[in-house]
Amino acid sequence: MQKLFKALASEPRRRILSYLAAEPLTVGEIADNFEMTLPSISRHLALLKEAGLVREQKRGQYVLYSLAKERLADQLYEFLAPFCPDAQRITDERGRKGGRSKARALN
Amino acid sequence: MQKLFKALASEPRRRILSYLAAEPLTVGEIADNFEMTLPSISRHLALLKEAGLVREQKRGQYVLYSLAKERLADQLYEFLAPFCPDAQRITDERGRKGGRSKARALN
DNA sequence: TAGATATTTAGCTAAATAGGAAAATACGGT
DNA sequence: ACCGTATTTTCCTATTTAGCTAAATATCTA
Repeated sequence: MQKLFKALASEPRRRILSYLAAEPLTVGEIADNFEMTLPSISRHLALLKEAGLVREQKRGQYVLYSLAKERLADQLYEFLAPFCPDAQRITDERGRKGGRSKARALN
Repeated sequence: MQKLFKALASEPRRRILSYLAAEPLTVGEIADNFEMTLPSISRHLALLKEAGLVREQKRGQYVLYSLAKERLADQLYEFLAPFCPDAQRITDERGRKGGRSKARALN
């Protein structure tokens, strides 16, 4: 949970996630939305990837980043579960088939 | 969302929340669970309160802190909603009556 | 009111984080 | 192989954060 919340505790990083929610983007395309140097964006992306919130896909000289929606939802759910035992599972695929069922320990 | 995730991006603070999930506790009682000075715990609690995750109740010379479960669940849900439009509402009171229905803006 | 206990606030230091600039790496095209 | 573009890594600096000690505040009890 540490990496997750650390990653989310940053306005620029949350903004990056919201951009990626719409469509996968290259580092440069993401950076165009910010008044911040590209290296900084690159480092934010590395953190988001560490937290499992985005995926990276090499496309020639470009790197395409995409949002890992299920990982975001799953991790938040797993954090919340011990506090709210009756909480509904957070997911955007209702009635999902290949559902991960193993509950990880709170941390 | 900034205060929320900042508050959650700390292992001691998440631990405090888990203690409070069981029962309301005074600052001193919470501190007993940590190898950390009481003033430090006090400041962690102030941050959690700022984020709306705990409530404070003066009880004589003691201060009783309690977990604001709905605020935790609601805020996480509101953050997640734009990413997962079909997400189930997170709550621990199924079929709640006095449900807050106003959706706040993503931030 | 004085003294004891509970909690918060102040002041300080060490460590972590964010961001820029410059250098390094990776890949594609010529 | 060389050049141009995309991205990452390194290095450095400024700011923030965590935690400690000591002092201040608040409340209870005698």
